[in-house]
Amino acid sequence: MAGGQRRVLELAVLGSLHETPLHGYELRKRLNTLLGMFRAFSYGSLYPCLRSLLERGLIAEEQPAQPPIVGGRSKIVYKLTAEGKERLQELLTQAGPSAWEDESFGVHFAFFRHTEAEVRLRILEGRRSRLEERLDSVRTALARTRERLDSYTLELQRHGLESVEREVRWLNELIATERRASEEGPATDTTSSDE
Amino acid sequence: MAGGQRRVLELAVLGSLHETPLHGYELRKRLNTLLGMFRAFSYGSLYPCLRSLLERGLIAEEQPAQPPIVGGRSKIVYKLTAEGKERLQELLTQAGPSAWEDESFGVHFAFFRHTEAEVRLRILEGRRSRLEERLDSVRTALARTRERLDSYTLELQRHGLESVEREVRWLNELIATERRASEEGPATDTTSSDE
DNA sequence: TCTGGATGTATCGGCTCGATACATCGACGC
DNA sequence: GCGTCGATGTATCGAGCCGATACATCCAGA
Repeated sequence: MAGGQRRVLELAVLGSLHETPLHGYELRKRLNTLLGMFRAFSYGSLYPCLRSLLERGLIAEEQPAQPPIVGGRSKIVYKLTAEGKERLQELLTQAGPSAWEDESFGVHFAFFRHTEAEVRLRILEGRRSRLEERLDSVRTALARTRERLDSYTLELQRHGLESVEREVRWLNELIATERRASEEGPATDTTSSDE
Repeated sequence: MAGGQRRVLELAVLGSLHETPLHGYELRKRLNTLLGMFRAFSYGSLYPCLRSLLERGLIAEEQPAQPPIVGGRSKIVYKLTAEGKERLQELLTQAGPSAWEDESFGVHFAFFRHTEAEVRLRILEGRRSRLEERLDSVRTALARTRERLDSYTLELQRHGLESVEREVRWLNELIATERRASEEGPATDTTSSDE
């Protein structure tokens, strides 16, 4: 996956910590609940990511109000720093292939609440054309080899096409809703209205 | 992904070469067409896999009937050996978690034509319970945190649930069809009836 | 003639992931 | 009291995947 995947995890971590400080175990649980149907993060990538973020000063260890009486070495709670918030905003602003590929789209979507309306729209449209591209290439390939496919392969293709078509329709509805919302009430600020 | 992924690629390669001998580039194209909607294999895993299969004697380089007049070093066409066919049958017989996880189910399904009816059924049912498991855990988590989710997160969860539910219904139909077929005409031999 | 794209083989580094190790804590049975 | 089981918690390692890249050939079309 090279460097591309790393950004996704970074966004997921920073976005989660933006809501509330968390420790590793809980962070993973929340992320895997949030994205349960789409992907799963593992400790093998989470902890290195946390270390990297710590070294770059984007997150910090939160000291508990009362240090335990005994030397109870335990939970390491991370919180977002000011630099981390800046970085999060930066990541949320970027609408590029890295936002609408399979692995990353779900994460970006999950944090749409903190994303500007214009960026949301560009990501949704990018995702849609990515899927339509794929539909085209599969349909073309299917037309060229239609006759020599057995029924199982055919059924697999049919199901795959239908799933993607369904996601395109879903995106169409979302895009329409976004457009309507931005025309009716463009004043809604999505990043500063949470408690 | 560790060792699990490797078996999938191995199955995909052996299964493809079972139909007709192929060279690397064409092999990749076919696989990515066959599984276009689900996954994409890269050269970085394909060529090492081919080398490994070659070393283990499961595939062999096919010598062209006429060696080119000039020393035209080019296409390396691979074909299945007898050991390769045995190994393919072995892989096709195994119905375990490695057959119904996300990454591998599509590949196994694509070669159902060469799979015994009983194994097909077990894989389909395994896949279904895997998905139902996931539905349960997501629904539970959703019920526990329902109130504090923003509309985008909620919509993402809803769409994810619906997609998985849809796949479960698809599996239900396939299972019903399989059952009906095996009751009506259990004599169908799936491995030796192709031209 | 030249240029761009498809075809074709192959590798590398950065990174991911499942497995695993190790430790603490509370609940439960006995 | 005491064992033990599962959940919580931090952390690492090796196997191996993948995007990018390099390099070469061939051919169609400007």
